[in-house]
Amino acid sequence: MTLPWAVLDPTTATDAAAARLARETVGRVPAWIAQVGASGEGRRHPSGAPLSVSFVAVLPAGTPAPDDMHWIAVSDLTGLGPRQQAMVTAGVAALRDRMDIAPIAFRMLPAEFTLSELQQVYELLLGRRLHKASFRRALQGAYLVEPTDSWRSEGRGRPAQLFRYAPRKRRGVRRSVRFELLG
Amino acid sequence: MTLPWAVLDPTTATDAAAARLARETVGRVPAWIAQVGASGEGRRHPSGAPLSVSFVAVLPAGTPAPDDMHWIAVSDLTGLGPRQQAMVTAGVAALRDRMDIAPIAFRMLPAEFTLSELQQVYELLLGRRLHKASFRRALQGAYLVEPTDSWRSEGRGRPAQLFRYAPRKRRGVRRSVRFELLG
DNA sequence: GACTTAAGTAGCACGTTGGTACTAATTGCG
DNA sequence: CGCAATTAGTACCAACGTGCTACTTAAGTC
Repeated sequence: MTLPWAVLDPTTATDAAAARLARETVGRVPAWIAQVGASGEGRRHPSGAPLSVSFVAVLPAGTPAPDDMHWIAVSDLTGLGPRQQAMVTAGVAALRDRMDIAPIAFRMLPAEFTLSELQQVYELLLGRRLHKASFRRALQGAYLVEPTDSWRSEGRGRPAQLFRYAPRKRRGVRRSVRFELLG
Repeated sequence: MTLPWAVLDPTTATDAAAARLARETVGRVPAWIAQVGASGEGRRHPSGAPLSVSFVAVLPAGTPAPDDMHWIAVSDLTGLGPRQQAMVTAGVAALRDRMDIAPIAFRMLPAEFTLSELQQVYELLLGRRLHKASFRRALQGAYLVEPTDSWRSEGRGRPAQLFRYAPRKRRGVRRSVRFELLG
């Protein structure tokens, strides 16, 4: 088992090559894509290339897998070589690192989603449970979503209102000091 | 004018090659180093390589420049090719992105420093002024520095106590939700 | 000695966070 | 129907963090 890969044509940009590979692999343009990094050390890749540049792409949950392919949870991934395994780990870490500055969580959902679904994606990415009211207050304060007039009834329980990602232009974004992740 | 560069030997890891290049360039082991990313698109690099992997390294302020070299502020950098210019921009952005999860600011200072110096580094990296009392309270609460029994008198004004970076082990680090940089 | 400069602290108002608790709307079942 | 179960969404409140003004401390300068 290997990750999808392509040999880089020296005359095309890595980003464009990665976008094309992703589209050809899953049959649609990914909702988000970013470079993870380059890794090289001897020839440990099936293609024999001395250097690999890896990317992560994000698709909405529920995107059907192409024919004779299926989705695999990263926790169930097995049988990869050490270099590809490191790429996957680094890819997940890159998602976590960049979810604060790119709308990754929103791209993991369809265009319209409930706030509970969005919170579940955030909990998955952060790896911890979040408080419902705080999550919604912060989201409201950031002017990132707008309500639609649709509601979805998901089995039992009260139907949930659907929202869409619609960030308002904001000025004067002030990054804060963050010591808590250091050390 | 070019950035320091070396052609990658296919049998050695990129990280090791970058660390060696940095050490040979400035004459000492950098205090911190990390990969920025890979960029490729045609042969725009002096070496003719189709792909470049760039790194950022950090040294304590005041590190003397090697013979017949000198430090250049990024704002004064000029005469670089477009690819190298993009590397510099991406390198600075990588510093900003990772300062929350790696002790970059502390590596930009000597082993012992005053809290005002540390705050100035943070203000430089964040690009905005910080409040003195809040900065110190947050730093105190994170258990990242420990006071030494040295004081430094810097011209006028009251002498400042010197601190060193000495993070305490902490468990249960809870990443918070951050919406404010999205959009 | 008075003035200036910079380090460091104190008090306070305000906003954010996270907890319990509540209301609202729907399904399932006797 | 009537009631429990389940999920969505809100209200209140205590605790905490942030940032402001104002103050104290300790040095240099005239």
